[in-house]
Amino acid sequence: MTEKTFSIGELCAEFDVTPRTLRFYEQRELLSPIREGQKRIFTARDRARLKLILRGKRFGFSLESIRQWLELYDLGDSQVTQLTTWVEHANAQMDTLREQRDELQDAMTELQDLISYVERDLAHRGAAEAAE
Amino acid sequence: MTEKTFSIGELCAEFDVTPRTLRFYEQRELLSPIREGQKRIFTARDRARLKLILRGKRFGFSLESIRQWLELYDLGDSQVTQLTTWVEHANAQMDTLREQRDELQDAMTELQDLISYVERDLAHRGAAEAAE
DNA sequence: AATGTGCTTGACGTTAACGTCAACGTCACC
DNA sequence: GGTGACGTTGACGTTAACGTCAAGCACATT
Repeated sequence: MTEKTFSIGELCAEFDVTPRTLRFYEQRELLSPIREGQKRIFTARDRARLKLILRGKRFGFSLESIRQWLELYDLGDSQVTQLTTWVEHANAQMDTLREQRDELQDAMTELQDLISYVERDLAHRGAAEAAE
Repeated sequence: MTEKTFSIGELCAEFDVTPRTLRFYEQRELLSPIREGQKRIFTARDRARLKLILRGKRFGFSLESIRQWLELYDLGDSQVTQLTTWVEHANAQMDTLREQRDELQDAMTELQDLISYVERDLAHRGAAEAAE
């Protein structure tokens, strides 16, 4: 079972990024494609990591914090002690995400209240108009 | 009832930002403090907007998109047509927020699954150890 | 009169995250 | 054997979002 691999162009097309971006991510050690001669060969792991990277970016995280976050996703054959500290880091990351999600929820609630208020106002005006 | 106002230093202390930041936000028209002679006087409205700005930043939004978002929060004495398009914009913003919240939720679910898996593994190892 | 505190306006520096060339290699294809 | 398509490595440019001086004003204190 030889794993599927990707050229730089394929990944770029799929995720709508430029080659420069992927090379930059490699330099920052977020990706680590294999070399076949000069050319980079991206594995399924690289692809999965790229997905996480782009999602993290959408959340507003820096590449550096994303890099640390990525470490959580390949834990290999660790000892119990390693796994225990891993769980701690992972839980810390969960807290970060939870915090941001809750804050987003707050923002949504506020905005929705405002929308509802305006909509009621509009409905009221419509009713007044209809009564003329 | 004269509204409470703030000096630049007060707001900086409260929100842990530098004067440079607030002046920058003013230049980008995210804030619009009054002038008393040379000095900037920030109103309660400025303070409220600053809160929204900083929250928006935590979500990963650019200052420019935050600026547009802020416009939603002061709608003044609008006509029905204005209000109708306002509601459209507001709903679009809600969609953006909802999307991001859902994506965050997905990321949390993934990570939590991973954590649970590792924790079960740890528990299993602990049990095996106890059986020796 | 000097010192300090808090504020002001420029103007230039910095960092992250890429974009944009330029010059080159390597295949496949006609 | 040229001509693309696709890839490579530098090296420099760019944008957003500030940081960091420098020089100065206004007012209070010593």
